[in-house]
Amino acid sequence: MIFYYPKVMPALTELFDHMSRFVPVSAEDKQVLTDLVEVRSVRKKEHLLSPGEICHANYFVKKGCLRMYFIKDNGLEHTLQFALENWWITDFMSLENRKPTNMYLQAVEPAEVVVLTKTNMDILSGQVPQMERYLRLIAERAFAASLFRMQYFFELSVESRYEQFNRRFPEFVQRIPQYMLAGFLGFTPEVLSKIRSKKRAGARKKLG
Amino acid sequence: MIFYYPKVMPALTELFDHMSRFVPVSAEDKQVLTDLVEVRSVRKKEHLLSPGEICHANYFVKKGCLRMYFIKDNGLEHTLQFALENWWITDFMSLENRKPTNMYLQAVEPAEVVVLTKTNMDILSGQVPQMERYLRLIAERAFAASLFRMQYFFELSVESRYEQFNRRFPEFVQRIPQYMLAGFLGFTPEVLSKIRSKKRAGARKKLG
DNA sequence: CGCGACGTTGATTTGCCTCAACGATTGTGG
DNA sequence: CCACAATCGTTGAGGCAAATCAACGTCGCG
Repeated sequence: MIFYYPKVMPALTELFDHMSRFVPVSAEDKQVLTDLVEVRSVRKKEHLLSPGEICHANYFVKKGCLRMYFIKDNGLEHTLQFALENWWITDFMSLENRKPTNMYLQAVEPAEVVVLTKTNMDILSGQVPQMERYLRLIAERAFAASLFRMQYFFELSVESRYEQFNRRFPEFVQRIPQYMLAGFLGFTPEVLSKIRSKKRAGARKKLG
Repeated sequence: MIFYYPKVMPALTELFDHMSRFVPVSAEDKQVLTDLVEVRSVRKKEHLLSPGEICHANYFVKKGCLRMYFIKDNGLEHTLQFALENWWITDFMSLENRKPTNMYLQAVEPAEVVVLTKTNMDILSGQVPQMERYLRLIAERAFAASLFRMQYFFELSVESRYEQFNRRFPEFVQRIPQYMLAGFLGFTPEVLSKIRSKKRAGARKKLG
């Protein structure tokens, strides 16, 4: 005997739960959505998108962690966004204008994602107004977060940027490699290493 | 005889034109919208929002220029966003969570804005699905632009950041004071001054 | 006219990057 | 299970881009 999950009922509970935090979601809405998305697993370090390609979908992270990054001339990576559980991630610039991206979209950890293609989103747009609203609110949040991050860059030194981030997202700092965090916060891995060693020295002194 | 524009038909042509670039807009949509927004003029340097206040509206710039900025400990201003004609501007963080902002929202030039309060947006949300869609697309664009800007900060030196910006938005550079541009691009007014003087010297050499 | 806001220029300082060499840890194939 | 490589993290020396500080033009406006 073979067990399988029929296409009409993949595990979208995380997505529905998340939506419910922002908008009411009816049973019919769920059905329409279910028919228009696909769940997919991504291996660690696997790329969902690479420079030169056109981004066709928006991804909702059910489990694991994705990131969007690019590579500078000097070889250093800079992560523009991370997406942990319950975050959406995509390159809107490429998605909306159907232009080639210059970004990588990669799984930092083994991940499960809900894939919503642009085509299907356009269909949903007419059929499920609450989805539209949900995505508007999500986009506005993401924008606000991005400006907030910008503010951090303007007003904080490299060291306090790390401290703030570490304070706000301690679990996060545990989950990702240091060189990714360094790139995300806008500096080199060496600097992060030195900051951490300084902190450790300070901590030892206190214990002394 | 007295001429006046009745409340039901303020000059929203710019807004409707802009919306039409993204979504179809019916006559009824326009009517509903007209009843739920207000047009307002803002004097140069006037503030629509100051730190400590809660942001209640999203602003569409018909004419002129607004900016959102904050002040660092050292007294330097950093502009997080500018909004020229046909841009929306607000502090979503404050607007959505009804929390006090730490930003200033100010007119750089005398401006005319369309004011859409959160309350009225919530009403529109149910009545005009196309407005919802429009604002989603706008928010996604703004987010994409913000990430793009972030990328510039990561990969370009101060000088090439200015060059790129000057190349892409020459009119813009004319319209705003240098110290605002410097803050926006993430450095001090002195540095900008030096870059410009270097450029002038180069230009003179070419002319001979 | 005189004041204040804005821009310029030069001297000095510093935070962070670069480069280089060396540990530690992880993962993989024999 | 071990050996070995690759990846990731650490540490130190030296350099540079941009910030800071200070003083002086210049323009617009009451």
